[in-house]
Amino acid sequence: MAKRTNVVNANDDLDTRKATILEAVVTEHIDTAQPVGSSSVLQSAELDVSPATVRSEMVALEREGYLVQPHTSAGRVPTDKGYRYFVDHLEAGTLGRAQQEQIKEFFARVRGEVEDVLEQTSTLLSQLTSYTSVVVNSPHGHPTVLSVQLVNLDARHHLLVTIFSDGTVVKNSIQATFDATHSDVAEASKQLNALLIGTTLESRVQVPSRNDSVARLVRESVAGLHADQPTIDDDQVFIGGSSRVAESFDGVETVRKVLSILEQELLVVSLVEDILAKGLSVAIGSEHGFEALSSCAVIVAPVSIDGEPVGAVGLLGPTRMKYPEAMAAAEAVSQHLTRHFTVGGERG
Amino acid sequence: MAKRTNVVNANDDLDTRKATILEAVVTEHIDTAQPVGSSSVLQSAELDVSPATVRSEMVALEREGYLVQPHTSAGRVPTDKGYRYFVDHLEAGTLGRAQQEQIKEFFARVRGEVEDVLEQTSTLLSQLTSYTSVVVNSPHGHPTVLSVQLVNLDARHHLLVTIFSDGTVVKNSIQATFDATHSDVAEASKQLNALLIGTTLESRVQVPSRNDSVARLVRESVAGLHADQPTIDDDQVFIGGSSRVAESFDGVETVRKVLSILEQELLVVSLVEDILAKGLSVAIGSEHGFEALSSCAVIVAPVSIDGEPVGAVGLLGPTRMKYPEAMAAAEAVSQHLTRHFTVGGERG
DNA sequence: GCTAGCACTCGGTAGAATCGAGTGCTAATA
DNA sequence: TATTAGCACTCGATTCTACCGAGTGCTAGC
Repeated sequence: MAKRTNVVNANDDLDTRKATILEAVVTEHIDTAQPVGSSSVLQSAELDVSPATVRSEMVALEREGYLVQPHTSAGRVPTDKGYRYFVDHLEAGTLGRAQQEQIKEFFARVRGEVEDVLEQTSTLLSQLTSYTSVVVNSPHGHPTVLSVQLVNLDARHHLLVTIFSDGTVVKNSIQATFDATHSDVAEASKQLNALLIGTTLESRVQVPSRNDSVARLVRESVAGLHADQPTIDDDQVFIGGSSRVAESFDGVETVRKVLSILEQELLVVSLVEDILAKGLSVAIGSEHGFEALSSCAVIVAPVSIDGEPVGAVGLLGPTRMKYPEAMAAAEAVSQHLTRHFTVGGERG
Repeated sequence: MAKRTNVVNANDDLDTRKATILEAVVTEHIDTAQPVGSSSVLQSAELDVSPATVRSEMVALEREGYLVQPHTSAGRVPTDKGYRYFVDHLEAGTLGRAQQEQIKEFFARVRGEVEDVLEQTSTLLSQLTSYTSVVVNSPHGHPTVLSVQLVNLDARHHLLVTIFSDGTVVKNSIQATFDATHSDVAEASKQLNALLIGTTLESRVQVPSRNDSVARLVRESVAGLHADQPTIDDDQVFIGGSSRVAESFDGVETVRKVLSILEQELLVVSLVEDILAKGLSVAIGSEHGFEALSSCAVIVAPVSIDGEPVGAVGLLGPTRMKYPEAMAAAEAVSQHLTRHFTVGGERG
């Protein structure tokens, strides 16, 4: 993990004492949710100076934008910039033994399809951190068709099931405007296999132009499948512990806003991918562009298979979230996930 | 829709005036969330009596358990029993033109797989009512296998895709402990088809006991599929508008509790099915057994295909929810859904 | 450059005063 | 007997005041 990459302007370096004070303020405020005064800084930080000195340093830190005073004669609270400095200069977070154990056990035990694993992972991550978790499964590459199967449910309702090289399975209802016999469907299925295997959804496919039932079935099937393109291109989102939102923020209105964003999966995906793309793993307050999430921080860690990014795990909490633990948890889970999918798990 | 079935004890009949007053209190309180006093009752109800008379009636209603006073010298608030009476004696709810239009348009436009339709329906219902909606898709009957397909993703990873007569598609990762050739897999696939088509998940299947790759593949596939039984038996739940929870309740703790229940889909399913089974479509406060949801009311309407119940649509709101509108919306949507699936939609 | 000392600020809390919506009771009335 | 007008009373909500104390900024001295 080591030090986080520093993406803010370069001249944000603070001398040791200022840094110590800032760190103390952030730590304390994360803990208590209260403004932090000069004396409590001295209690938690190892500094051999008087409160007055701390105060004057805090004035400087405020001038430089790392802290704010909610009102005169109150302690200081970190700004987004303050948190940012804190996060950028964070030592490797430590994960509790119990949590490490929990992760290990989880991945040793978890089985089943990718979707199920991700969904459960999302719950795990949320339990580990007490924050809301987001797991994104991005489509990657252009999977080719491994197999197609057209079956009929009844005379006019057919189901096209397509299996892709990445393990995705897509089903399409095909509703014909004419009755088709069993053997028509079987024949169409055979032709579809010949036609589609090895192609991608982007490929142009030469469909038969005849007008018999089989050809019509084939045409409708191909059309149905290709119409699905947006669906299969969509990222899947798994959200765990949405009730944690209510714990993390106090204003009911804030809770509503955050939940509302989470509901719109599209937004969540773009949020997560934005953060990943920007190369930083933590976005604090206004750093991600989402107005409604300005009191949130988001931690994202990539998941890859064979070096290729295929998704991400994220955590959403208040700006005063427990960064070290949360970052460590996200990182650990993302690594376990990566390994899980790369080697295919022990058996899983 | 007409009058709701009355499931409470039979002697809960109130004389006309008491009923009028109770109705006025409920209506007013749903509107304002405030305790309702005798004079505001007179404003909204058509009664030619004095406030004093209303008060004495309210004392009686309180004695009989329909109303409570939050504290002396405050207005009255309905109890669960009060809401129950109100709901049981409700005239057919009216759905706004705009909403009817919205539903109609939705079902005219909606396409795709059952799951997608239900998910979108859930969102629709939530938008229509401003409450959180729950749509449950129950497995019904014992679908038989229509087709099986075993494909290999790489030498040791295979994917078993099974299509059932009800249109369900189940995929299982099969991870072999040995390398299998393409033709092994193809042969296994063929045998699996012969073996499984027409069976249900409950059927006992005679698997080959030989020890060649093909037989082992077949055995592992069947085992994998049958291990899935709980999964395919599970109801699917689609929740829409969970952010509405934050609007419906004021205490953050209540919001958290409700969200937490919603997260546990199992609970939601049992809740919905409980209510359906009890034969009533509305459960108010303590009527459903869920402690944590004691300040909620739940409205459930069944969805059936060919007369057989296959799921339900539900709404979750505060006990002081707008019953007439919400019930009308749930009923309308459930009917549209039923029709949508019965005739298969115009094309859809 | 640091610190002790001190005046000052201002949010939070507690208590008192007040307001007013709404009650319950009683005595008068139809 | 049912209804009502009248009235004293209750009690949450609101406002105001006083006050405490955490925490500040400033200044003078080390």
